[in-house]
Amino acid sequence: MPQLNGGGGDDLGANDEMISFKDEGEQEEKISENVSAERDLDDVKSSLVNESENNSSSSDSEQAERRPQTRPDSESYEKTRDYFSEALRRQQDGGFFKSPHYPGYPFLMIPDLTNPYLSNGSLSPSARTYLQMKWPLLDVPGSAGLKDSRSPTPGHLSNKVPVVQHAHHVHPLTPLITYSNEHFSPGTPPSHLSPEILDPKTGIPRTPHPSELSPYYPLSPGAVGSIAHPLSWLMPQQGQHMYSIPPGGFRHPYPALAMNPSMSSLVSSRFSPHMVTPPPHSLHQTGIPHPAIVSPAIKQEPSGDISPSMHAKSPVPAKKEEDKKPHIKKPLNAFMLYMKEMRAKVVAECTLKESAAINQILGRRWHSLSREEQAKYYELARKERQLHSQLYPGWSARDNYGKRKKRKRENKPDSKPEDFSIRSKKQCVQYLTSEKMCDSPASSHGSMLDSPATPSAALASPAAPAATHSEQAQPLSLTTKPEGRMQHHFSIPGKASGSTSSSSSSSSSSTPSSSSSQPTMSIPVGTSGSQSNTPILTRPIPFTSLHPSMLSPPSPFHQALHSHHALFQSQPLSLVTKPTE
DNA sequence: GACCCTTTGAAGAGC
DNA sequence: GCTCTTCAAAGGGTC
Repeated sequence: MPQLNGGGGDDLGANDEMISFKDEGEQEEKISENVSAERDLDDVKSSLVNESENNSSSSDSEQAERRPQTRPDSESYEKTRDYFSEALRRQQDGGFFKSPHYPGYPFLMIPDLTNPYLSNGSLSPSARTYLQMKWPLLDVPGSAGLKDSRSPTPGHLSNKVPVVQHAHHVHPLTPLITYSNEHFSPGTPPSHLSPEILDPKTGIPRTPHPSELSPYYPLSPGAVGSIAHPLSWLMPQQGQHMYSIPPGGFRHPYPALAMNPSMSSLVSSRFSPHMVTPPPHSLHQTGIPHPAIVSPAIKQEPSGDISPSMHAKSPVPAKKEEDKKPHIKKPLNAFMLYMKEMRAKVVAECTLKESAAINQILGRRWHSLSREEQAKYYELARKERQLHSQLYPGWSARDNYGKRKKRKRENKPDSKPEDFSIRSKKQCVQYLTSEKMCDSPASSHGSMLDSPATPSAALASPAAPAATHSEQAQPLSLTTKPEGRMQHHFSIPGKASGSTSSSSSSSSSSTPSSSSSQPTMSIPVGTSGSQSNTPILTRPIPFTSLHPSMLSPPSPFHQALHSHHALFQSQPLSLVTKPTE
């Protein structure tokens, strides 16, 4: 696993060294396993047909193929069929996007960001992928042969997510671009985001034609002048900024970042002025408006009734000055990044609109992600934090405390934990009921096929934050203990979080070092989370029995599984006691 | 219009 | 070191 921070040596994140648990041999092995597994899955699916008739269209596309006459929703049928065929084609292609089991993630394969250059100086495929991830509108040309010429989509969308409607027309990758979507506004885009920013032939940056400019990232010309081109790190030889830099006009505040390609790219994307033309007070000290900076006028403050313009006009009291301070948002964690990206997809696949329900689905999908997939988000999040801390050295998460007052907070002290737990459960069930329409690949009792293979945060993210929370406390982690010892894990959040936390920490520390027995994964059944206070039931699952395709969320089959799981999830947790042999 | 809900993860405070 | 709290996103729902 490449070290994206290029050995920067920062200790902002834990050691993110990913422990590869799946080598190539295993991959091939799993392919063969998949054949037999699919037979079993067919059985499961057929049983699911009856169980999940009420499910969303996407969840039973497989059924639709079998019984198309039962699917009045022909559009959905076509959609899922295309989705399926596309996935099949990709699998057969074995091309650049081979590895992602879930087509929505091709852009997340970032194997070699620290060295984005090929030996000939051109951009490596992985780097291009990363660029496409970070700048979806940017068609990094590179060598033509490596470009996915099959893609029928305009170059700006490399992830061929079928029928994805991004909420508010926000690209799902915006978390990687900006902290605050609301800052987007149509306008003159920065030239550096032009799809043809590099000359396809020479690789030399050129001034884009106005017609090529993306309307995505507005930036005032004045601001542009002081910004290094986000791809400047791609052209070290040229060493030129895309834009003329007035003498002393641009001082990279963090030379280390400039030296680090990946970091530089982050600076140039999410933390750069691409998309924001914020009020003056939101400007970073470098003059670079940070997307994480939210104007009080935008990020409503209780007393934030003063518009930025008013701030500029009239003197304000000291307290107002305090309020005027830009609200620097917390860097997004891995799950938040994932959520931002996948939300639109879930919304498109489901008919759900309530974020609470969607988030539940996303939460399960998150758990169902393979470790590699999660690790990418952890890595991104780690870099986000790293960059954030470097951009705002003095910033503390505490600074945002109390920014918004919650009614909930007032009630919390009064409510007993038990009451809260019950309340959460009810609400959870409520959402889970709606979730039946489009569920995640979470587990069901019985076969491991329907279990959410959840790599632990500690494993998926080495950085990962040692076990501190419910998640870490839950035995999601890959363990190498003998299966016999891992029959059931009952974790009762709240109290249990402590004990489990300690146990998880120990397990996480010893996790990779596997003992003799077959690795198993403890799978949470039910919801987790410290806030939900919902008991977690877990059971071990032979890790080698888990095929990535089982973990990848939205294939038609998985959706069927999701449906199955939804049915299961709606049942009382007490039902989840079936031991795994 | 502010807050709730829901998710996971990160960070800080308190013990 | 552990536990608890808060916030990050998102948008429909609630008050």
